[in-house]
Amino acid sequence: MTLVMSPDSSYGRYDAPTPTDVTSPVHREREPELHIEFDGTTVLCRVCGDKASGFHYGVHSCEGCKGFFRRSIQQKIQYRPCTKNQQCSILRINRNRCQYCRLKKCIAVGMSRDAGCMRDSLRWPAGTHTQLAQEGRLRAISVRQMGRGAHAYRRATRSYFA
Amino acid sequence: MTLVMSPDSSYGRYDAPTPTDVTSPVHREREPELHIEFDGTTVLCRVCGDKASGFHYGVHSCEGCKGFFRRSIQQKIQYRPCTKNQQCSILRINRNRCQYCRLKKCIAVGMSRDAGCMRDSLRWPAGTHTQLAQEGRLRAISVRQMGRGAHAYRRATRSYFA
DNA sequence: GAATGAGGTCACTAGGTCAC
DNA sequence: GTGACCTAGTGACCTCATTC
Repeated sequence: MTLVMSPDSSYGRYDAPTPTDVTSPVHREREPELHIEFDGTTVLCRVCGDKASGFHYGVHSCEGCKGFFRRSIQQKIQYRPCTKNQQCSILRINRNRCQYCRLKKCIAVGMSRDAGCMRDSLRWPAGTHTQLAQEGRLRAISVRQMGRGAHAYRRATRSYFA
Repeated sequence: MTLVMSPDSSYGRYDAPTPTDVTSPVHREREPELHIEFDGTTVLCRVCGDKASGFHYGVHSCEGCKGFFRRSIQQKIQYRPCTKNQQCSILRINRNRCQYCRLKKCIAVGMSRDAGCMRDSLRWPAGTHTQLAQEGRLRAISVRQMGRGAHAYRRATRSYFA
């Protein structure tokens, strides 16, 4: 399930990136719309469908894909080309099978070192947590749980999703 | 686009800093002129080109560069030297890549703890908002929108620029 | 009282770490 | 190499002081 959230007041700070390649099958990701995938209870990683841990490098992604992409760009790794048709499906259970296609998918969904510019804040749109919790999609998080200080907050974050 | 506004009555209290390095490409910033950069609709941060949120530490700057400079001078942080040529370009999308060059740029464009002294009032020159709004460069802001109290005003501020 | 900048706050992410 | 967890910032928003 893909939830497409249109721009509204809560996106006032969002500058729509100019689509650079409208022939790309993923050019829609670059429009000022927010695609959030749910499996009913969870915000999903745009790369592999695992539970997203946040908005990383411009995309809702899991810790695994975030770390994978980080290593890829840091070390400028050239993965050996896919031995199949370079169209491996990337799923949580098989995401480590083909690094070439995993990185390709990361890029395809819009991950980039600069795309995640903190204030572009397509990450969790304002009120997402609250709204989702109210809708029962996320475990409810009280302000107390969000807590004073980063540690308490982070501990809560890890258990956002049931 | 750089709008150079010549000194006039509203700059009467401005003391021109003495240029210290006229070979520098930024030495012009230090002349007694007010450079306001527009992208057509928006006053831009002199450091990174993001949307300026006001006149901070003597320079039109965004919230990010303002906060960055504040932390830098508060904690007297010595950033580790740039690993490249110490001439990183500082743009909105990459401003967090090199703290050394970001701080260097902040200083180069004239940010200083004292420069932003409110009574120096180089911030928004008197009438800037009104004038720009009339010229269609800024979204028009009615006095009502500026509002009663800081809250309403700030809410409006966030959407100053289309 | 309105305008507005300095400084504080804290939700949030980039990048580091290390058991696996 | 991977990814769960950690640390060090980052910046949008807030409060308060100052100026007009």
